[in-house]
Amino acid sequence: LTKTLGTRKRRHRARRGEGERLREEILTAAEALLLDTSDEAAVSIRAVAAAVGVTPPSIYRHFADKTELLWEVCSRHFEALDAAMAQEESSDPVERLRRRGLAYVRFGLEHPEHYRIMLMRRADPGGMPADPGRDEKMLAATGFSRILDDVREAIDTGAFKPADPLIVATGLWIVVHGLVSLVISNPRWPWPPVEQMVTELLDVQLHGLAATK
Amino acid sequence: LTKTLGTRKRRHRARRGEGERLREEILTAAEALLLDTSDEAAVSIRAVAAAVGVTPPSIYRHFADKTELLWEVCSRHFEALDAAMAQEESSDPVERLRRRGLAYVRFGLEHPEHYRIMLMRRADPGGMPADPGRDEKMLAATGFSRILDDVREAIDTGAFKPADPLIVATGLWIVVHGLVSLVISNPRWPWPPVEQMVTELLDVQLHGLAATK
DNA sequence: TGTACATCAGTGAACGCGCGTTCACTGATGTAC
DNA sequence: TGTACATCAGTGAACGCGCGTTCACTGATGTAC
Repeated sequence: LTKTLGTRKRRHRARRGEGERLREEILTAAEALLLDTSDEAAVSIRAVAAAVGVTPPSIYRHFADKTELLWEVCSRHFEALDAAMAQEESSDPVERLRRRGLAYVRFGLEHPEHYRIMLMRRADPGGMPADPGRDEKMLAATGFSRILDDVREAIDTGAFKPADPLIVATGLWIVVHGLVSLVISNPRWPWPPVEQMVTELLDVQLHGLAATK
Repeated sequence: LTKTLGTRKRRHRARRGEGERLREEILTAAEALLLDTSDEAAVSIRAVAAAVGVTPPSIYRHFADKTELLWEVCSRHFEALDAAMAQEESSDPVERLRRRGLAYVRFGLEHPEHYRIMLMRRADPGGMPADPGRDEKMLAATGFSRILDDVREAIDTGAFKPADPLIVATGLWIVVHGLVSLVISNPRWPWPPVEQMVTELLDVQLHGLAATK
């Protein structure tokens, strides 16, 4: 729907300027709803419409369906995740991995429902079905490609033992994801201090990967 | 409800013998539904009743509500997980940890929807709200206490560096959980071979924990 | 500058859905006399 | 052994819910003449 709106001859017609603004308001409201309630189920088309002060059908002027809306909301946050990871810099690739791992965990725990939607539910079903570019998007969004680059560099410079970079990078992803998802799913459990957990875990993992001198 | 059925004077009355059997059939049907569809949403009271060949209200003779039914279905599977982990033995605690980690991952990947219900959804909301024993049950069910015991032994015997056993055990749990949950949520992604992933991850982790000679 | 007209963002009402759960009931089962 | 009765597992019908989505519409906006 959205795509058919701004086409050909119509483009230089009408448009009171409200169009883009409402789209923005919808996204903002959906995001606020997700953050406030921490419950994906609370973010229904109807609830979002009510929050914006508009009727449900008007949502469909701007988003094809609910999936597209939710995806858009999360995409924005994950761009922020990628940015947060990009921001962590160091000349040492191993140190970079450590910092980026920490940034990943912090981000996930600060935005649990976004994280849940993107990485903790089934990919197949109603979710995001026939989108072939989804996986690539997700990998970019999770900063996985950055981890992969760092791992390659660590191996090339001899900081890490020779290994398959893809396996090593996936392993590091698993570690940070494991921490985030376990804590998100069981927030009431008395976890050891999270910062300490992730630091020690990454230490052990990175140390285990290091070339022995 | 279930509890009020078999009380006091009533006990030596009636009961055509069907009672217990239906409860069993309900659990079996719910389980089959969960495995066949791999979709928790497909396991509705109505669907289960239909599968058994009974009307929805009769489910309530045997289970207080939907939550209790689902919980029961999963509990059984997690007893099996604990049993599978218990079965892995070795005189060396580190080797035991390695085997149990592998058993954990295999189990999780073989029963993804059970795993999802128990460990990948919010604990707070409709889920299992006011059950104070839930966390303990869960820890026993996930075999965490076994991991903890193994870690303690590894530290006591000097195989591991001195450390807080709770943190170390949680770290190992995070590793296996991370692998399971990431693969479950993104089954279509071309993961490196899972057996290899878990083996190498545990190797690195256990090696990193080992006392340096 | 004034009027007729096309555009199109947002509306109001309704669709059909499946859900968890409740209620008063029925009718086979087994017991007491 | 035969009959009246209590039990209680399972039924049939209905409740109210919120959901995603559709449809034909309205009425302010801006343009063309």
